[in-house]
Amino acid sequence: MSRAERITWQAVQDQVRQRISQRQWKPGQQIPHEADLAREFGCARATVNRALRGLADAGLLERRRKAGTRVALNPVRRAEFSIPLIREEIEAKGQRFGFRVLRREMRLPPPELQARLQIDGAQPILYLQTLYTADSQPYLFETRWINTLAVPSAAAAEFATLSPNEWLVREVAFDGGDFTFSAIAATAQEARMLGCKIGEGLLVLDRTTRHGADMITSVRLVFHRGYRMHTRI
Amino acid sequence: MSRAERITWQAVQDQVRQRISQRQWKPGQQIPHEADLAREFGCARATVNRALRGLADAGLLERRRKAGTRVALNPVRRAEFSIPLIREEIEAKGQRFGFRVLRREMRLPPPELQARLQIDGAQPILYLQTLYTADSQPYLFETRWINTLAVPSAAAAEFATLSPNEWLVREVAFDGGDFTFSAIAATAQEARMLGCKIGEGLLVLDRTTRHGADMITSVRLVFHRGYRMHTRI
DNA sequence: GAGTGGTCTAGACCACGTT
DNA sequence: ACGTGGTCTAGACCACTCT
Repeated sequence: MSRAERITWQAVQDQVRQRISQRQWKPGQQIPHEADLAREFGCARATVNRALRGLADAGLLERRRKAGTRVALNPVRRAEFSIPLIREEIEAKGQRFGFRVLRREMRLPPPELQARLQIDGAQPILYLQTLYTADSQPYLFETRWINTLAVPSAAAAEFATLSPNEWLVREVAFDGGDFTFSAIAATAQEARMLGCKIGEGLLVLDRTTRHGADMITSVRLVFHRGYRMHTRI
Repeated sequence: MSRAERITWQAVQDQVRQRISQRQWKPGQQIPHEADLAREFGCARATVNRALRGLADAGLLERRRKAGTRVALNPVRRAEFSIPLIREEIEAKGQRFGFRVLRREMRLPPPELQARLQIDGAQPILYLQTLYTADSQPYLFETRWINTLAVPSAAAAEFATLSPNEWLVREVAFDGGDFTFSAIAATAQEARMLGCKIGEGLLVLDRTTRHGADMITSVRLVFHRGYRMHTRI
């Protein structure tokens, strides 16, 4: 007698993926329920559940209690970008990482930012301009506000060996935030900083992070000309 | 006697999140192992496992067998963007969706694309230029190649009621691809199409999808001026 | 070698949403 | 009401990796 193979949730997931890909189960169509699949594959229902949950998370299936599980009509719902530390991104390419804090002062944030920071009166907070370099070439121009009312220690930070980015990651806890990608044409300042012509198209990432109700920092990253942010599904 | 509360994996996850957020467990520090946490929370180890696995997937924890579980040093590793159908994105804003196929021909793809499509000889494939509109305003300019060697039916498709995008999603299976975000300065053509000035910064999304070994389509989306792609963590 | 996470099982009950 | 996914349990064994 041969010993029965142990079915893994990955094996189930691969099978289901394949049936969807080969259109054996078509978009919008309902697939058998967990108990049936468990019987078919000869495993526990929990194993099937694990497999299908993963596919639903990826947007390939849509599941609803009682209604059952259907193949999603639009299979591509999400793309996940890894957001590495700038230092790691540069060093991963085998280049030498560097940065220079070009400007550092206490400054009154613009009204729109005051609202987002939930600052009552007109209080100045820390403002920084930093240029990041890869092999001494301009890589990224960063404009950052740090809410020194929520993070008083930032006011005394040197940012000599640690960049503002890494300092914050290391010193300050946060639990939420949002990202926005957009594009701009380089202004005279940005062109000078990043060593490109005025009017070049540049990728911009605006990021705000918070900790509980406190806004911690708001930062705009302007990438060098030709920068591409890539991901795979 | 009071009945014991049933501990959910979400409750465990919230607790762990809180301890990390409050720096009770600091970045880089090892946290108790699953068996201990299960005892502490009064639940099964599988429940703790489910909770911690989720946090590890999100990049908040790093887990290795034998080495145990540590709080990640860089808690933000990924940002997930939802990629809706253009039609849905526009209609979700309460605007009227429209599109116009401006150009449609069999054309020899450029060498770089021939390589990616894995086409042997110099064979022409379907080339499309499409403008998408929201309330009749230019929204997105699409340049698309469809590998008619892998998808012969595309050669006969009308793209009258269904946009190329939706036609492909509905008719053709795919199981992989890659995305690249970048920025350009509007050329004369793009400025004309999108109703902006030459040299405006525009966000660009290049996407290639495949099915098994076959490349299906390669598309470049140039978004209207001021378009922002947003996500939250 | 041994400790820790990874997974499977069989059974049970619950929650939600369709009917 | 009732069917389906969602989750918990207790126990077991496996797989990886550190020492």
